[in-house]
Amino acid sequence: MLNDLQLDKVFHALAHPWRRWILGLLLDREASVQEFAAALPISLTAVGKHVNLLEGYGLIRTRKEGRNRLCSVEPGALLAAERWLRNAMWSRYRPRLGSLPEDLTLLRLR
Amino acid sequence: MLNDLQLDKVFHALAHPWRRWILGLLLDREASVQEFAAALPISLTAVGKHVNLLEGYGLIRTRKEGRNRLCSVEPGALLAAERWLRNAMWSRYRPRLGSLPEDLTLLRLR
DNA sequence: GCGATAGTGAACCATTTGGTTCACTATTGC
DNA sequence: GCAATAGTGAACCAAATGGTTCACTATCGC
Repeated sequence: MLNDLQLDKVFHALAHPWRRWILGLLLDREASVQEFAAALPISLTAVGKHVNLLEGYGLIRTRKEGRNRLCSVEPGALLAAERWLRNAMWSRYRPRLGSLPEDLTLLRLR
Repeated sequence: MLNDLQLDKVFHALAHPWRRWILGLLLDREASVQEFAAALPISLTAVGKHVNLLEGYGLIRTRKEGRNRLCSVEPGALLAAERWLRNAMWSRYRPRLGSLPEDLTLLRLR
């Protein structure tokens, strides 16, 4: 279970479109920093910083393979964030759902 | 469905412990800015700013009742964030789950 | 009517963020 | 061996973040 400080980091990491894009790619397969930079409109240096942040905050792992830095996803952090959200809504909001309007059509929690 | 720019905002809003705390309380019941300030170690002004951010980013609604500003949760944004996370993991990571280690014990996706 | 309470607005401040460029190292492939 | 590729580190910069204090307005309760 992640503590508050770690949740700060996970949500902060997710609060940027290019970091979400990188994570999306890594959920499919491993990839290098260069691959990200080729697709994103920022410099390789900037991409490197995003990767550093993702790794420092525990959302990905990286390893050096030759001159490439290969990244892979570390699912625990994402799962913890998802669980925090789901748990917050379940344990508190859910009991009131009967009295609430059409927001509920969004609820797919089985 | 929220677009990238709105997801940025939702995740950014969640990336602060006091904003998560405020949301947690609001998932139970309505509350005023003053109530938050009484429990948090920051000034009423600072709390007001967090509330402004949460409202501006669409996570809560507020209405003025007398001298109080009553806040209530706007569940759509939270649901969208939760769905983005769940969907990212489902549609991409899930297919590989068979080949993955004990991370999976965390997976409660049914 | 008046003091206490709830909230806002403005000004200010330090730190973080997200980006750049330039210089550099290390590896690859011909 | 050498040019091209992948990445890092340092310096720099503008804007955003998260907080403060002080002054102010509006409402409440006696």
